[in-house]
Amino acid sequence: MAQRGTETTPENRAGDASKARLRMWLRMLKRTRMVESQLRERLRAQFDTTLPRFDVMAALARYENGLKMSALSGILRVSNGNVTGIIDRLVEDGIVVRVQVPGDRRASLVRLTRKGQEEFARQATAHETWIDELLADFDATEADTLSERFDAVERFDAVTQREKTK
Amino acid sequence: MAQRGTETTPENRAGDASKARLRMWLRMLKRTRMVESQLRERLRAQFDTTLPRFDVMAALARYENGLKMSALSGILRVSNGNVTGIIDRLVEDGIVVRVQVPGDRRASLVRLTRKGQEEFARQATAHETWIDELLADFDATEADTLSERFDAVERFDAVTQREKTK
DNA sequence: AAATAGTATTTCAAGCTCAAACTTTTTTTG
DNA sequence: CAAAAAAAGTTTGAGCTTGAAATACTATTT
Repeated sequence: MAQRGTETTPENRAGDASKARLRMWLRMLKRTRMVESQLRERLRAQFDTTLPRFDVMAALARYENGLKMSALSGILRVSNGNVTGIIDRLVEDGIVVRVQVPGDRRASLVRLTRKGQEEFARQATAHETWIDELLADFDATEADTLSERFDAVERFDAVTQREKTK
Repeated sequence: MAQRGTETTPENRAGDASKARLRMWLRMLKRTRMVESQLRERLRAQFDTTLPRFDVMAALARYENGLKMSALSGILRVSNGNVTGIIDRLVEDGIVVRVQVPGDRRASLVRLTRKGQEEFARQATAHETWIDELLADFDATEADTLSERFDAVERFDAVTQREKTK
């Protein structure tokens, strides 16, 4: 069922599936923005920081040895130049440092400072609590089910990658 | 079940549900960004426009009589000042017009021009096709199910509103 | 009617975001 | 090895985004 190539009969094409998907997308977008805006607001009010900064710190927290700029932008799926600016500001605040890579004078590793680690630990705890609260209407089973369904879309990630490397 | 106030026993608090929700959120965010970035890319390549512009036009297309700036930012859930800039640029391009409201010299109604309507019609058709393609792995039933589950989170929309009007 | 409160919108400063152009350094290749 | 290609980052210009302050009205209160 749901075979991609054979789904182009007129009834299906402009039919229920298309509308249902559009409806699903619009709701998914709405909810995501809602949660994001809550997170943004709370990060600002309680930690005087932003969601992009948090995202960067979260990525760095998972890699003790640091990440190259390009790896960072790859993980976060944002543009190269974007990360440059965020890291610049995090460096100013003493949250991260740029470390020279021995064999390569172009690259640098970005790493959380001690201060950055401590700061992130506090933020991450709050973050998890907020999500727990914001998604309170989903019990563990529902949440797991939805997680899996989201993963079912993995495909067009691959599509994007394929086109990019062409 | 899932009563907010009584869910704070230690096992639940740091337990499976919390992790499951966090996992769900991270995946939801990832997929949403993926689709958004695809839409962004295609809107730019094929229509030389942006997602925010499309969102504004989509909102206006649903209200033939036009919308006040404040109504528009309310519907889109973005800040007031944000909409001002986007509308400014859409006006420059002849996509929308600002019409004076008779009884109130502060307010203005924003409305799609003929050109704006035509432009949007083309974009909306493509948009629906793209979503249909990007979410092809979900059949109509799955999509409907997910739509409904998303709606189950409606609650903290109300929370936000309540806090804002306080 | 004057003062006050409330509404509608814009302006502002700071930061986020992208794609494209550019610099520097490394790798590949003729 | 020298030239060309590729890779890592930064810079740039335009646009998006927010919250807060300012502006210009309208409505209410005294």
